[in-house]
Amino acid sequence: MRDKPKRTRIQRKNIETILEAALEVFSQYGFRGSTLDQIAQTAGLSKPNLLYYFPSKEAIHVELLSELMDTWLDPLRALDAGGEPIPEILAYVDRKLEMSRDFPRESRLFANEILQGAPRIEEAIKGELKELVDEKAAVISGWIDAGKIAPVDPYHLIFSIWSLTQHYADFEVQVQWILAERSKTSFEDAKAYLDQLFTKMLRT
Amino acid sequence: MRDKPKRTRIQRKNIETILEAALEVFSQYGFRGSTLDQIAQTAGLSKPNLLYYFPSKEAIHVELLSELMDTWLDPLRALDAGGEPIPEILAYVDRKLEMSRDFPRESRLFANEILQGAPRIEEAIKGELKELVDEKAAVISGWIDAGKIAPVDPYHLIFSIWSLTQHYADFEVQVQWILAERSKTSFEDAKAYLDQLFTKMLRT
DNA sequence: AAAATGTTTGACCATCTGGTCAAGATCACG
DNA sequence: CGTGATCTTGACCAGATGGTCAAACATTTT
Repeated sequence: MRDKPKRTRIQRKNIETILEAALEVFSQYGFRGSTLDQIAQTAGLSKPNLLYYFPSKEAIHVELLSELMDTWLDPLRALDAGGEPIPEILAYVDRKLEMSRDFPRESRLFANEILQGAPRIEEAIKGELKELVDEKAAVISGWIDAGKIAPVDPYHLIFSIWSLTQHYADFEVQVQWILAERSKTSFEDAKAYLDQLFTKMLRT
Repeated sequence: MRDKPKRTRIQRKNIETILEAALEVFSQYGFRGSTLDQIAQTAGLSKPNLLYYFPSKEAIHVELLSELMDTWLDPLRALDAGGEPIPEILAYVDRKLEMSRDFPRESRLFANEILQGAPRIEEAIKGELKELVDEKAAVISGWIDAGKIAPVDPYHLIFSIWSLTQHYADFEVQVQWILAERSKTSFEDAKAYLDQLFTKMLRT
């Protein structure tokens, strides 16, 4: 795909600046809700300058999403078929929850895209993502057959991990507003709650 | 608030048609991603005609959201402090999951709004919603203190129910694409999985 | 059946938005 | 330093979009 980008110092810097600004804006307002002017201003560049580095608004968005897709799947990739089942799954939950805390904009960008029907990443979901999920679901099934964890639907187990962890990034304002009087430990509380939940779910 | 709407037959019919069309469009493309022309076309009316019934695009959106807010909270309102704790909570989970199945557009509209920082329903969340959650969290705490269910953080319990059930509406395409070969029973499977999850979580 | 009230729409407008372009500014390098 | 390549931008454009309005059309009331 990438045939020797051979980018100059300025290109590297500006492309990075643009993608950072675009992430900020797209994750907050969605694709159609964001304007090139907003992104340009956030990046500290002029609009025509953005379009010198990217052919279109959509190209910026696609670039962001495809970069994201990779790192987004890393926590699941790291699920080790050779490890101890319950600690492996709990570690996966923790990694996902940390991503929600450390990269909430990426989570929202992804959520926005799926909500709109995922027009721009349909292929990646049906391909790469599905393959990985199928593979890891098989690992979990293996653990179940070996009697190492309680029998649960492995696909819904994975969905539930996604949903629970991403909720804390995607619905952050709601969580914060409801837990208003609680001091800033909400992520620690969430971690404890999720560990408890999945431990009980998986113990035989 | 509503001081005798005194609407004509035509008004009632058209307002309903507009809101239905707006729900269809807004839930799919978000607020900024939707146009009055789209809504008008979906409703089978002309654009100026929409604006005869609503003063602006935003007014349509706000009306939808405030109508939604009410029915959205009904399942939680029905949680009965006098009932048997575990069946009560499982019934709540089931009601929420049924809403995801039967009203996915409403769920997506809500998700879209929260993702954007909930600018138009901040008050309702900090007021009505928070009050209800505080009340029901207290009910759950009472059950815990009485030793009827396992000790869990009641707020995170409620968040987890929201997140898990709404996931099946908001991320429907993703779920469907990954469970592609499975026949259409995904909601039944989800129900069984969630019942299992919360039963194990709450049993003492 | 008029009059009054309520409904619909074609034409129009100002603004916003993604994108273009030519000319100027800056940089890399022999 | 000079020259070709790279980078930047003000001015501009076409189409989309939210919204207005006066005039036509329909319905209800008297």
